[in-house]
Formats: sequence, C-alpha cells, structure tokens
Amino acid sequence: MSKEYSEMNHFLVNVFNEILRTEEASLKTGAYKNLSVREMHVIEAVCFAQKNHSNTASEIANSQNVTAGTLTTTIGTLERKGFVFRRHDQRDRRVVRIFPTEKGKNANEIHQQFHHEMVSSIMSALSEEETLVFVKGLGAVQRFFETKPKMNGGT
Amino acid sequence: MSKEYSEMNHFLVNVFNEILRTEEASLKTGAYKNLSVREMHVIEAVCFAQKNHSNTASEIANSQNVTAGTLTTTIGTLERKGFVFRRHDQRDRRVVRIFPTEKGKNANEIHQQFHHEMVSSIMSALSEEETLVFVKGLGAVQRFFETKPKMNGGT
DNA sequence: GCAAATTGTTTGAACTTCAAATTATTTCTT
DNA sequence: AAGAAATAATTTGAAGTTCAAACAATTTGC
Repeated sequence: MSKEYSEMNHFLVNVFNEILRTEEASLKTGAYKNLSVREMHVIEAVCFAQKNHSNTASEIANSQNVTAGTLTTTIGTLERKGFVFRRHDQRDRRVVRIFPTEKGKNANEIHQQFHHEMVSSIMSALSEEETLVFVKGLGAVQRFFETKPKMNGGT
Repeated sequence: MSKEYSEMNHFLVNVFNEILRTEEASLKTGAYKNLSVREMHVIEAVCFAQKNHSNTASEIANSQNVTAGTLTTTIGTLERKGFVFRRHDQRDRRVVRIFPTEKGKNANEIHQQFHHEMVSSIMSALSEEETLVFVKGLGAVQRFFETKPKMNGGT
C-alpha cells in the first residue's frame, strides 16, 4: 500500500466528486441556470451527433446510457426550454432526429469553453514532459475501464 | 488544441462516466445487490468516520454533500437493510452517531477491494517512474478543483 | 430559568429513471 | 401485395432521490 496507491485511490474517490460539483456550480452560476448537468450533457451529445449524422433518439440515448423512454422525456423538456428540436427522418419516418437550436449551440459553446478552461488550467501545472506522461497514464485508466466493464465489489 | 489537450478533455468527459458505470455494474453483480452507488458511498463514509469519531449525522451529510434531511432518509433505508445503526450520543443527546453493522463493514471491505483492483490495475500499466509523474498530475488536478470551486460555463 | 441556537427528523413537492404497454412505421415472408 | 414480425419512439405508472421548510428535542448562554 504505497503512497502512490493511496493518492490514486483518493483521487478516484474524491476529486471525482469535486469535478461533478464544479460542473454543477458552474451551471448554476452560468448563462443558462435552468439546465441540469444531465441536460447539458444531452445538449452536448446532440451537438456532437450532428457531425456524424448520428443524431437519432436511440443513438443519443445509447451514448448517454439511458433508456429510450428516459431520453424522450429529457428531450421533451429541452425542447420546451428551447435548446433542441425534433424532425422525423424522411427515409424512415419511425426515426426521430434531434437538432440543437441556436440557443442550444450557444449553450454548448459555453460548455466547451468551461472544459477548455479546466483542461488548460490543469496542463499549466505540468511541464511539457510531465503532461505527456500524465496523458499516457490517463490512457491507461481509460483502457482499463473500457475493456473491463464488469468487476466485483462495487464502489 | 494539441493532442494532449483533447485527450485530457476526452478523459474528463468520458472515462469519468465509465468509472461511475463500472461501479454501478460492479454493485449490481456483487454480494449486496440491493445497494446503490450512493448508499455504498454512505456506508464507506460511515466506516471511515469511525476512525476520527466523526460519525455524527451532520458530519457524514457534509462529507457527502447532501442535506441533513437527505441523509436521514438514506440512513433510514440503510438501517432497514441492516448495514448501519444509530445511537444517541450520551454527551449531547441531540446528536445521532451512526455505526456500521458487521454486514456494513463487510460491504465496505468488498468495496475497498474493488478500489484496490482498480488502482493496481492502472498502476501496473505504468512504470515506476511514470507512476510518480502521473500521481503528480493527479495532485495538480486535485488542487485545481479544490481551490477553484466556481467557474463559469458548466459541463 | 428562559431565549436562542443546534441537531436531527418529517413532510411535501419536484425531478429522474426505468420497465412495460402502446403507437406508428418499416421489413420480411410468402 | 397482405399480413406478421420487427423496429423506433412515446406514454404511463411506479419507485427512488433530493431539497427546502417546518417541526421536535435538546443544549447553551445570559
């Protein structure tokens, strides 16, 4: 149980939550106070999905790991709030495609800027060389979680 | 917008969620399926608080960033499920102290083991030297979020 | 000893999420 | 081409989470 071990553990437990709360606080004080973290992430996913033309309801639900029913209601409120709108696909009219409004795009841009501030602030604390190693470490973390979706024990 | 920048951003957006879902999946397949991630974390906090004798309701609520009322209900269900129990403090009978049962301690142990697997798996992907740098990076992330609780923009 | 403060609980409302049932549309089989 | 099966999204009903505000019990300070 080395110092590195316990620091990394502490990171995973605590900083993790810090990040989430920073996001929350940021939204509450930002331009669009009536957006929850979840809703902001859906808007982000909708904007991102435009690029790949993968902006159907089920694809977005999938990317957010929620059921189709849940996404329907989320999109409903986001539509009511004026951040996104729906259009039936002409090819297959069962399919609903979701698009960001100008307001939605603007919210996403502000959100991207938040990310940018966050990341560049972290990077400025590291030397160029250290940044490289750090990113390599992140890659390891990433791979671990992407290849080992199931473990035993719980958090 | 370097490669490091976008990788770090990707990490913050995606891996973050992976971790949460890994925890969830792990709990659902683990020994105590009727525990949510939130509940597991409260049990963890209760076990940890024993050490400092800081196991009052409000201290634990604070550590979890929920209101006192919310903690009351969470502790209520955890008590009903047999993971924790309450005792009035003899010194100040307004104060309620919360203790883990044997079952609660066991759940926490399994949970700690999950963390251990997670962390050691990550560390095994890095050399000793790289681990040191990585931990330094984590420290920077940590400090950033702990000193800058409020930003503008949102996630 | 009484007023104010503190600690925890209850209550009511709003929100989130899911599974299952439902609707609309397309694809497959013959 | 008709009908059955499959697919995409929505609706519905239930369970769970969270909070703020009101409340109850107890302690502290004057």
